Amino acid sequence: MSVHNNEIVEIFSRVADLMEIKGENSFRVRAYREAARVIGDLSEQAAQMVEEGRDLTEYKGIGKDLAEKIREIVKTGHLTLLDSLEKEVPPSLLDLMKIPDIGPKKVAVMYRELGIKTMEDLKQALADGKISSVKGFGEKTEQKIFASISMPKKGSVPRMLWYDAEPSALAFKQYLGAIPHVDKVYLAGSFRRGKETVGDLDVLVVCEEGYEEAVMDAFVGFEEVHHVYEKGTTKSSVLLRNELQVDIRIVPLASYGAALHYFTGSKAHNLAIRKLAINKKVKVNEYGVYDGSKQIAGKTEEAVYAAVGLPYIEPELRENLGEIEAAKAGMLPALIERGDILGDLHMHTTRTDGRNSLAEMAQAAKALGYEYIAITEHSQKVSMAGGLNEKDLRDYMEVIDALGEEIDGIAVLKGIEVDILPDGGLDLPDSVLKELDIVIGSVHYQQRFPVKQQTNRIVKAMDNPYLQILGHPTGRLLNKRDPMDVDLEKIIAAAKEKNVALELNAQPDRLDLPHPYCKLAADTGVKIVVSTDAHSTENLKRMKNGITEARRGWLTKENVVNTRPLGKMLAMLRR
DNA sequence: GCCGTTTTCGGCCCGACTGTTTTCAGTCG
Repeated sequence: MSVHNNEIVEIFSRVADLMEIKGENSFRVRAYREAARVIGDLSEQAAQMVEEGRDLTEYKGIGKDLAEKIREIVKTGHLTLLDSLEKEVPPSLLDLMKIPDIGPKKVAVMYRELGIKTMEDLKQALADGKISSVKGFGEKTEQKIFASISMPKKGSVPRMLWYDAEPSALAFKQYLGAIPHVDKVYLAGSFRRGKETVGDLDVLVVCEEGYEEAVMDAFVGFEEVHHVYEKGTTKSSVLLRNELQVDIRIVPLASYGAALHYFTGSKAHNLAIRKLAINKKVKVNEYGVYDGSKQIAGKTEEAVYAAVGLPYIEPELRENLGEIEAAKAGMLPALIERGDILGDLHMHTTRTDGRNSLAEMAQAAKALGYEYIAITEHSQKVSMAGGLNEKDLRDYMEVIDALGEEIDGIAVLKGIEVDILPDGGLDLPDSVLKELDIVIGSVHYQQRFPVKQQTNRIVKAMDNPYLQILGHPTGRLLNKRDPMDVDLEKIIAAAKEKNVALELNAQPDRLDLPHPYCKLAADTGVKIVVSTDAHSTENLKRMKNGITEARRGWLTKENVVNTRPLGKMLAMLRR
């Protein structure tokens, strides 16, 4: 049984937390956290690297010692260091760190002074009025702990889909923009980076000097605000009724570029930029870039980057996953844009589980300015959705052709989303598949096979000469279902060899292919199709979300098949 | 514990807010 990257991440994070409570050197703690982040962002399995005898220290943040610890985890399934830490520090203390404003130091003191190990112990101590007697704890802290024991900690509420956060974000932006003396409002953070899910909303405000306090008052007075975590003159933090956490910062106009950069993150990107700045003997903070006490940049993001010797880096790339090195080398990709897309190759109609008719879908796509669409219903195996058998499909192909005759200005292609069967066969015979313009193959059932079996199943499906696109390759549903256990490196290699394209499914809870693999696929020379899998005319607009993920995956117009005009697109998909 | 066109030792991003202090530590992002 092979160890997954996320298990290594979990172990390193636990080690870091326990060390912190123990009072270990904070830089050592940071090294474990950094290593956890690096492993979490890998687009390959560390276990496989270990098996192949490859050197893990090639990744920045993994040194000799941590590489050896990863090897131990892969070989034995656990880490001796963690085992001994858990003997010294009760793991139940980690639960206490989830309380707002309670960190490792306070947990350690409560444990040492009062023997508090669990949430129950803490409640008892509160009931006995013991907390405020401890050095460093006062009345307010006691009350705060009492009040917040039931309140979700900042950042502990489940991350919301970007798509679900967008309406609140825009509403909030509008509300803030209407406050008197507010000049500019920006949505920064992971929302601006287009991350699939957002943990909180970071809002940046520029207002007329002297009105900061009034603006903050208005901010926390927003009717959707459920709880105020903290409130100052330049920085405040609240929880909305819909469980979205919002942080706001007010900055002077002269600093807004630096603040926007700082507040957009990611944290890892910012750290790397600040290190670059140190090498150049300048300092970067949210107010600007400083040479001594002199501000040399800050008004725009471009100027901030220029001050550390870099060209502008798009927000979607700011994850410290190679973008800084690429920027230094002048190798940043020209990211794909929504306007580059000429057609949508994956959608359903009322013939199976869609909500709009064929004609409605075609008209809606035409209104979006597309040159072509493909109608790709489910195949028979997906009976829940009313999937089509061979005869149904042939009948529907005639209907599609008839509509094509009728409607001007958009090509309506005949397609199918054919089910990939457990043995790697396809759910419809070649005799009908070969008559279609677009054949997407997708896995819908038996998603819990072991990794080898699942990978072989998909690779075998790609042997079918009529399969052109592998649909939603991992099967993940964000916040609902984990991705299948598949070896995506192998699948990408097979896609290259067999000339099959991979879908980047734009459904907001799929965004599948995930961005690290978009990058790997593009680097390997595998073609990508960005498509919506729309089940209604409204869904067609979700192309935007797919394009954001594509940008996070470094994709350019050239990497994506459906940026080509009809004839070229079809030629590219031909095998 | 990691890392290095100034370094293999001595650094390690930077600042706001809060509470308990009486000049600062802890927490957070």
